[in-house]
Amino acid sequence: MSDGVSLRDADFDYESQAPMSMTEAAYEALREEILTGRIPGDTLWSDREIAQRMNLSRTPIREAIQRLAAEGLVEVKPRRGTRVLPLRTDDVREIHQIAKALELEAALLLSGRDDRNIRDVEQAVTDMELALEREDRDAWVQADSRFHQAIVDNCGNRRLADLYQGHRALTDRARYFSLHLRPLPVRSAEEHRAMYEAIAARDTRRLSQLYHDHWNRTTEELLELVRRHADVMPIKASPREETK
Amino acid sequence: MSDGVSLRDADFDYESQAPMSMTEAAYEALREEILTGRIPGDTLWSDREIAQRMNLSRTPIREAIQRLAAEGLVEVKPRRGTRVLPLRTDDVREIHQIAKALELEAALLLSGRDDRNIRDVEQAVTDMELALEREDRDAWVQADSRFHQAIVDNCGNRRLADLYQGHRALTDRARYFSLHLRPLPVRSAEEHRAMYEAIAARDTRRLSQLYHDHWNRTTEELLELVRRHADVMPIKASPREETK
DNA sequence: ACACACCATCTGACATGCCAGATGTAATGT
DNA sequence: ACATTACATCTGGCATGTCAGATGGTGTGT
Repeated sequence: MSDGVSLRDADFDYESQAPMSMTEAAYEALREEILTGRIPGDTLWSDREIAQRMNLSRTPIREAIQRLAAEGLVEVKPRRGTRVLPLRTDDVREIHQIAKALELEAALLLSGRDDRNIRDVEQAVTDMELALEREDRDAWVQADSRFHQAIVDNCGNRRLADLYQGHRALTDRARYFSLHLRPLPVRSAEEHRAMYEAIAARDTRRLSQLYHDHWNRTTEELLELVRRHADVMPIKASPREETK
Repeated sequence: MSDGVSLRDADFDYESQAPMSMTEAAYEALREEILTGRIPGDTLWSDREIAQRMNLSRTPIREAIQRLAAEGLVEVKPRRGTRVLPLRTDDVREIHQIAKALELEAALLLSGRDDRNIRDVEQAVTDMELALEREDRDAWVQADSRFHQAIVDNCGNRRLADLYQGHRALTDRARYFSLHLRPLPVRSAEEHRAMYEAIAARDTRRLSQLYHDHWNRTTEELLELVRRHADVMPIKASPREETK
């Protein structure tokens, strides 16, 4: 999508089989480029530029940009351009705190449901452990993703799931570059198993504790990686916060 | 704003002193009309219709509508129209669960800060108690609002505050009509005092407990009101969930 | 009386044109 | 050489035109 080829060729959402709007297509393409870092932080765009590159008019591009702005990935400055917001260490902390809050609530809800479905969650934990044995990082990451997704998807609160999903762009962006830099997540696997068991046992107090511990540790681990690999990371240390 | 008079006359955001875009103005006007129930649920619009009523072109209206759609207030059906989503009891539950999760995290963060500022929080609690003595419902609601706002604003996580703020449209919509129907919130005032004290004492465990209790009770109380005043409420009982 | 095909009309999706403000740069004054 | 000003150029904001799909009413055939 970064090759400047028309988006019109990809006019369908193959997964849902529903026709996708141009706005939707542009949104996903841009989001993807930002998350993977193909468009680095602080880059300035103009809507015309993007429209031309994607062979669309400015209208759907503008609408896509506004969605990205609402998600916090870009900032649009009237008569200046649209800027890809760089990720700072403080942002990583904030983003993770939000994700923790949403997912913990989901986990609590899930654990309290009578008709709960925790098969997917358990399966994800098992897969994680298997991946760990094989030292298969990609499989581990995938299972990890499924674990968190399963909890949110089955919590019974669709809005919460949607909100979490939308927020995911941010956590994913932060996590994207750490995948192959971090040590084998032995500790993390244990924690996931523990979280699953707390859900199964409906132990809300333990669940809260585990969640706080897990996310706090994950955050600090990521930030430590950022510090050590500042050169290749798209995440920058926070200069003392300019207000907006 | 509902009188069909041009929005152009209100071209400035008097609070922030920044010039407001037409999109922004349209967004706020529409949001206000939905929250207060002046536009009832299930209403179908067309962008042209709104544009004409506000004396604007369709472009800013479309953009405003998309923001409202992202917030979950309306649903846009291609080639059908834009529908104001009716509020159902399940929605109220979902919305409150999310608000609880976000605000609890904020409260935990606030209580853990070294340089925390909990003056505003305490002041709000005091005001609430005073309003209760005078049986001044409006003052109580205002203080209640300030209480929650103060916690979120001072938690040190701007993104969380923004997210909470955006979500607020939904909780406010649910709460709007209950203001003068509910009994005097004696219990609530006590709970707010307890929450403040838990924050001051950095008692995270108690804080979690209090939050869950408070929000669960508030939710059920509101739903009970809905049941008893179904005729005048914009919130309808949930028919067993049609999936989208 | 009823099923069904037809079509005027309405909708959102998208393209495009124009505008005012912000910017960078070159021309100007000192 | 340097500060200042004038202006061409770029940007997002907004208005408007076109189009295809969805809808609902009408007329036709049975």
